[in-house]
Amino acid sequence: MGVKDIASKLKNKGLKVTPQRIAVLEALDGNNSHPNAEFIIKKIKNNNPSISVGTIYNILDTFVEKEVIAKVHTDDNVMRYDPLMQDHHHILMKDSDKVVDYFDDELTALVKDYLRGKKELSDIEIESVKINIIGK
Amino acid sequence: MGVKDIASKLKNKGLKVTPQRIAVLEALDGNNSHPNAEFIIKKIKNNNPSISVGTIYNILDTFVEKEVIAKVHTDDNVMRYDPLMQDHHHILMKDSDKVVDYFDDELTALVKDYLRGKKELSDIEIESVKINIIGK
DNA sequence: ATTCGTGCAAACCGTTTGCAAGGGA
DNA sequence: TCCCTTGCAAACGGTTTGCACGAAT
Repeated sequence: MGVKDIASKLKNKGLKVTPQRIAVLEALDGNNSHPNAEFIIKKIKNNNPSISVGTIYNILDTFVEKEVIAKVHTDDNVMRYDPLMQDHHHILMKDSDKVVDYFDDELTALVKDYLRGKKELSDIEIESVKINIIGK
Repeated sequence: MGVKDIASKLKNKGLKVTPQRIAVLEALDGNNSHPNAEFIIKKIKNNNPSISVGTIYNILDTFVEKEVIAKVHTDDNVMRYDPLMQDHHHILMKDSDKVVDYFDDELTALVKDYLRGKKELSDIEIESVKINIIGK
């Protein structure tokens, strides 16, 4: 994803294009492994040592709010971020802290269809379904 | 769950039975809403003001390690604990921080069976499947 | 005697916040 | 001018850690 694409992505969300925001998105880009803030900060500081930690947190928060990225929940109590906004699931291996994306629209549809047929859930409008596959 | 049941549960896991551990399990018991440490601490301090915060964290950690309870991941960066060890799923409402348990063995089996048929996943031994249903 | 569990308090560290300054519309 | 964004540093707060004491085996 080039800088141009990033810029238009930001504009589409009503966000101003700044070097810091571009740097954050670039750091997230091409990471299919859900980096935490620390990783992002380090990666950015390589090319852009003057960017400040608070700013990065702020940017990440606004991105989450504007749904440019998503938070991911793992065992450790640190924020992790997922640049992929398409519906997808996660595979977690029990003895490592890696989180691998798993795309399977058929599975998503299968589960959603099943849930739609459940009367206990009839008062809930299901927005999405996230499946964690725990392997060993 | 009585004190006696709690005691034998601890013994089965090779854990010594202490008043503090009983207090923690009692505080967790009957909570199907995934309390965080703060809630647990407050609840315990009512009857047992002398118990210490560090101890409660220690106990929760050992319980997780011995699989007496499980951690739950939510948006806020605080530990939450789930006293229910049976396979189950979670319903999360987008505009509240509540997590509701959802039991559905049929759904679990449906997904597991589906995944077993996937060749991409053939090198993974699936231990369990956790589904988060996000509603609005 | 050794191991395990607890209480206490300090330390830790990831994250948040306040504020002043810069920059674009 | 006004509003948004950044940098910096201090503060925050949930969690962890170190240590000494006590209990149990």
